[in-house]
Amino acid sequence: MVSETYENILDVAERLMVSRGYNAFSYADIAPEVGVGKATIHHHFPTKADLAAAVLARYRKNNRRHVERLLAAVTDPVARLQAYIGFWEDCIRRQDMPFCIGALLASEIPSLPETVVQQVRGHFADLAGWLRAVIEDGVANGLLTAEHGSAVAADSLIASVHGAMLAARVAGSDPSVFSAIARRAMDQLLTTKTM
Amino acid sequence: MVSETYENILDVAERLMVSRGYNAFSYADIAPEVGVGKATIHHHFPTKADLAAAVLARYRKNNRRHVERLLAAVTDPVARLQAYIGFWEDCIRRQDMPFCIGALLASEIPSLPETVVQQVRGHFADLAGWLRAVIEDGVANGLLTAEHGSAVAADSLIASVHGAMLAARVAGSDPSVFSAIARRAMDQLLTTKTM
DNA sequence: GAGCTTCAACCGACCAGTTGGTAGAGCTTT
DNA sequence: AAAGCTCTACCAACTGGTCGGTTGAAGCTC
Repeated sequence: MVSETYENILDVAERLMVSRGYNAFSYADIAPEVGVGKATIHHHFPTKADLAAAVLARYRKNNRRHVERLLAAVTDPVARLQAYIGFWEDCIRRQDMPFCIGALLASEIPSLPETVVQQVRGHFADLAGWLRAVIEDGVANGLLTAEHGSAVAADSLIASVHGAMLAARVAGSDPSVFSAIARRAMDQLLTTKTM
Repeated sequence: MVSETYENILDVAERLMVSRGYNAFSYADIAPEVGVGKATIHHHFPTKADLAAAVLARYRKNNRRHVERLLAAVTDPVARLQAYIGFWEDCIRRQDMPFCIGALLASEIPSLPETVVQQVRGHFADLAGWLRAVIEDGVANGLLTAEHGSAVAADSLIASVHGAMLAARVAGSDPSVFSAIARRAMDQLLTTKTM
């Protein structure tokens, strides 16, 4: 059982990290929003690296839960990929979490503590792993094509989605910019084009 | 005519920004590397926003020069796209400039000064503009396909390249990771597949 | 159940170091 | 002498982090 304050700190830290990355948020930003002193945050997360790593660990855990649920509820590989794209379309449209923390922190890697880098790498591995499996399944059933192998196809889809997030942010968090790029990337994988 | 110190400051600032972004470098980092006092930097670039904007402005100017030269030297649209990908492959392989400053700063947009954001947006517009023209040319000559229009095709290629940079950084600045993704993205545009 | 201990949670005050930025004086170059 | 450039010294604000101490609830003993 975790304390409520502990969870609130993670919530606020996550929100700040999505919009500012690792280097542009501070304990002083979090404390008043949670309604505690700075020292309280240090009590739960001794160092900033601990806090960021904990945010990422929880983020990855939630992702795994989402993926498990999705795989249970949806069996069609094409629909599974659509759900992945759709998830981010919703996030950007609703303006909460308009960016993947993993992708954001990836760009800051050279200035990140090692523990945080490990979580970022882990997140990319998680993502590539389950997408690769979905694509492989689709290829086996003749629904998807992956000319250069399912691993490259998965990496490419991820790259397109991350690049689309970047483009959307440049365009002022415009969901249509994200959709145009991401949907086209998914379309490349289909044997029967839908657009 | 600009002073040598002025140019040196821009060089060091650019290098630091490529690896750390906007928020994780300081005047104190630059000064000793250039061999001047902090105040000297402030003399040339009154605020940090001025410095970052100047770095981006010079970066864009250099890019425009590169593009002009490329368009003059290479006429085949396919070869032009290959040169774009090849440019970044070289950058990542040689380990100088292993990331596009524009893309890096784009992820930090919510915490960036307005003048810097404008330069970032300008860079994306530059990039999308000339790639769109190249793709349009290729489509007209039957060398390239752009199902959803040349603008979306250009945005998609940019997104793939930026996402590939991210993936390469996660993999420890691995040039082969970048190449696999970026080359596949370019391949999608060809009418005659080469891989 | 009164009295005692233990312990996680929390706090204000404080720390040294860094941040972006300034003031003013001393050089050169024109 | 004016203009441009660079310097040392300084500033207030903020950084991540520590300190000693308070609170309150749970666990224990008699």
